[in-house]
Formats: sequence, C-alpha cells, structure tokens
Amino acid sequence: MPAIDFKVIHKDRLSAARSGSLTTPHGHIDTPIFMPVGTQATVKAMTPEELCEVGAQIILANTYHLYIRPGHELVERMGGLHRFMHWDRPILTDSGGFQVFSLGELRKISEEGVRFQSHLDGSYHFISPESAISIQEALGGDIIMCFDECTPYPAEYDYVRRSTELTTRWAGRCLEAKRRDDQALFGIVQGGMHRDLREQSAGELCAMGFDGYALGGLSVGEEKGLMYDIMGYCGPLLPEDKPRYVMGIGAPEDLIEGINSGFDMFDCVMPTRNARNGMLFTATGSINIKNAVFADDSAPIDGGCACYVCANYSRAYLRHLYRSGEILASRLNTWHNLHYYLSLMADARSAIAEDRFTQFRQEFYAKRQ
RNA sequence: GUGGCUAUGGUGAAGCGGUCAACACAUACGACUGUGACUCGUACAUUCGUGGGUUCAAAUCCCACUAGCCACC
Repeated sequence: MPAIDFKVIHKDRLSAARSGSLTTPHGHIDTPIFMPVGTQATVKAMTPEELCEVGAQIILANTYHLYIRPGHELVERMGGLHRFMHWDRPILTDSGGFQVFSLGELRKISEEGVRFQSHLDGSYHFISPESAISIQEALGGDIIMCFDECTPYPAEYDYVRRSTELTTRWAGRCLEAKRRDDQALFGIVQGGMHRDLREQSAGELCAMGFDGYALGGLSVGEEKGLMYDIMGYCGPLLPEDKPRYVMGIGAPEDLIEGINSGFDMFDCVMPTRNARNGMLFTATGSINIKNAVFADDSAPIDGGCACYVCANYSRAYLRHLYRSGEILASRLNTWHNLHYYLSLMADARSAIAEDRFTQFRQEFYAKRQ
C-alpha cells in the first residue's frame, strides 16, 4: 500500500487547473497548496500553532541543513522530525539537491554523489542518492525527494543534458535505496530551459514510477515568461493521478500560473524571507514596510486581509517595529505573508471547485493594476 | 584673567602637504523564488569652525578671531 493517496477532486473546465486531496501518514492536504519552508526544522519566526492558524497544512524541511546540524541521527533519536519540532501535520523533506546548486564553490559533483564543504565549519561531507534517502528516512518526513542537481542557468546545452541524465540515474538509485514504506518518494524533472531535455527527463522518471513528480531547476535566473512556458508544457507530461509539485516557486503570480498549468504543490522562501526583509504581500501588490510613506499610516497592511496582523496592527506600528529591529517585526510580517499565500491557495481551490479559475486568475491580475 | 587641548556630514569618527575626504551608524530607495538571508545592493560632506597667510599644491603648516573642554589664579 502506497504511503500517500492522491485524488483529483475537480478539474477546471477552462484550464489545466485541478483541485485535489492528498492523504499522508500525518493527515491530508488540500491541493493546490503552498508549503512554507522550514529549512532547519522551523518555519522561521513561527510556532507550529501559529502555522496552523495561518492555514499551513504541510511544511518543508531540508536534508542538507539537518544532516549538518543537529544531525539526522539525533533527530531520529528524538523521535523524528514531527516530534522533534512539535509539528504533527505532514512534512516534506527536500533532498539537498538545491544545495548542490546554491552552495556553488562549496561542492564538487561526481557520478557517485556530491562532496560538500559545510557552510558552518568548512568540514567535508559526501551526500549520495543513497545517503540522501537514508538521511530523509531518519528524519521521517511524509514525502521525501530524490537527490538531484538543480541545474544552473545559463548553462551550455551539453552540460544541461549531462546534468539532467545524472539526475535521472540518481533518481533510479534513490528508488532502489528506499526502505521505508510509510514515506512517499517524488522524482524531480530537470532539463534546464530545453523542451527536449524536459520531455526526456519527464518520460524516463514517469517510467520509473514515483509517488509524485516535481519540476525542478526553475527560477534560477531565467525570464518569468520562459518559466511559465516550461510549466505549461511540463504539466501534461506528468501523470494526472499523481501530485505535481513545482519546486522553489514562487511569487504569488508564479503560483497562479503553476496552478493554471496543472500543478498542485509549491514551496518558496519568498513569503518568509521577504517578510523578514520588510516586504509584505497584498491583493494589490507588495509593499515595503520600511518606506517613509508608512510612517503615519494607521491602516492595516491589507484592508481586505482577514489575518491576525491586519486585524490588530497598523502599517505605522509595523514600520516602527521593523526599523527598531524588534523580533516582533519578523514574527508579524511572516504571519501576514504566510496567511496571504495560504489564503490565495484556498481561494484558488474554491475557484477551481466552482469552475471559475480562469476568472479568478484574471481578477488576481486586475487587482494588482 | 593665564596656560593647554580640540574644532571634519544627521551622529561617531579616519585623515598628519599631493587622485572624486576612509569607515561605521542613522536616513532614503531597491533586491530577495527547493533559505549559506533580522541579508544584500545603491544613494548620502564640490567640502573639513570663521577670516587671512605660506606653497605649484592645505582638512593637513603659520597667524588672528570664535566656540567648547581641561587646569591654574
């Protein structure tokens, strides 16, 4: 019996958008969904109770970071990630594949795996597809990811091809290494900005039979239009009856486009990181709470927002907290941004259920004019 | 009253005769897409208390004045 069960509940009449229900060992998730990023077993500035309050159904944690500190064995001894961080809803662990990309100088890729130099103390570590799976099994997330190379951009076609083929071979090794049957394993489609490589990658991964499929290697510097094109032609390449996940995406409009192309799951540091840097999302666009125009502004961040922060605090106060370097600024800003993202997803699900996603999408853009 | 010390942007300050006056903070604006991020980037003194002088060249040397601080009477 598979670790997760995914059902498409409704397919939008005019687009590829769909709503669904994903059941995991730690409960079910309504899709499309946004997954807040909690790299180090914490969504920065939020307690699990607060995450529930903003509507989070599943969060992300990271293999590389937790392996480096505090160590996956320790997490396992503490009862696994859920118990360790006091979050009893679903967790997805990223494999460390993105760190192959982001750590740049600090790593060396070979057929066998990746040699990393710790960003904390410079010590050397080796992560292979097998060890990435083993670490993720120790961490105990509901959904684990194949170890991949997030292909850099721009890159020579030949590099992208070899990188994509390596990711595919690693995917086979991940599948082979997997032991636990209470975790779902997702494959990751690479292929850079090349349609033929994306098609090749998707075809080969689908033939292997994963529990879900992710689109990786996007938003690495390419034009938004290019990213949307890729989501557009990659969605249909993936099985309809499995969850489809775009990794690392994105800005609110990117999620809308991803949903429009038939994707179900998204994660991004944008709402949390940008919150800590003073950027707040509203229905009419984003604002920078640091700006002097908000000094005397008694209005909430977003007049139409139903979150705790908008119900109780003014822009003037939030600006003051930010400028004063107060911890509460990070907390309240993160709270609002996550609420914005998660309610956007809830609204999208309702729109899909009522066959009006296309209209919803148009209204989304119209409000930001 | 006498002697000494010090005067550089919103702030704290570098500078000790020779490119566009260092740096930090503050301020303003921007960026951030599977987190190496309460981070990063850009802007911000045509001018160095005031007035004169020396020099090819002065924030830097000299003189006077003004202001502040310290000591003594």
